[in-house]
Amino acid sequence: MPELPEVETTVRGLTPVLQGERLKSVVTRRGDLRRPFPDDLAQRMTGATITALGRRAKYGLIDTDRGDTMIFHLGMSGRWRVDPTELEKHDHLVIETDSGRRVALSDPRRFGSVDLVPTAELAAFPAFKALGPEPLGPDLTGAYLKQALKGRVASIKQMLLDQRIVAGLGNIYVCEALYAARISPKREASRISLAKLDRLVTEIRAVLESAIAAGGSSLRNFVHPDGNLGYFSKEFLVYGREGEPCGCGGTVKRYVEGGRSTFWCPKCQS
DNA sequence: AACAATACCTGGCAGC
DNA sequence: TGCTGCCAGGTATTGT
Repeated sequence: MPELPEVETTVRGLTPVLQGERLKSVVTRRGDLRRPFPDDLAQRMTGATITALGRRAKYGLIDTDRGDTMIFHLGMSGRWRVDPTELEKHDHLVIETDSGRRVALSDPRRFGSVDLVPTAELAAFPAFKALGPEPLGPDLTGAYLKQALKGRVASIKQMLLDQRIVAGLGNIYVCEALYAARISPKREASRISLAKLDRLVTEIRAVLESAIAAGGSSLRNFVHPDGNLGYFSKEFLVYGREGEPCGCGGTVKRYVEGGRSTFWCPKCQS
């Protein structure tokens, strides 16, 4: 899934389909993903007009003229299908507009979520309360990271996956950003110099922006909402490349921590 | 409090 | 072809 760039491209893909449109129908085809759909989701969304779409961390936001925001998360395998010819088994939520467009939220593994909250209360949404800064916004700086990682003995890899430190990074882009910054994923977070953290911030932004520009990456499950496959995955330099040569002459290695694979080059990342 | 490991659910793929 | 085991981008919770 969907890490930040994939959610961003999803939102950008949905915007021309939904923004300014009145919803003719909103149908849930099973009762829950990670948690139940809101009981009144269909009732509050049907007949509403979409005023804006946005993103916070890995969450997509859909605002209505009734003062609600629908918050969706794509989990591991979620994607929106735009104007599907036929609905499939895992199209759990289907939205139709007055102008005849149809979008379906598909999520085979069902780790995603859909919530509906008053827009004015977005900041109080539980998953948003402790989120760290947006990596593409002005608040993520080397100095911020230096402070946030102070006293933390866990690895920089673990810290960057923590949404309270930085919001929106996932396993792939953490691996890629650490590689680009030549920082070992195993490095104790508090022991990285300010200069290295500055460099890390630069590389995080570059990796994310490059992925967004490429239309989002595609591993097994992500499909751009217009139906085209993303293609940034071809450009991963370490992720999924165990055993392949690194440009420095070293070899890409993989290790598992907390059930997650980390890819890195021990020779040039220290 | 911080950290590590596990649970959640399903499908795809490699290997036999 | 069919079976088995392993792997997967996520968050939340539990245990140490």
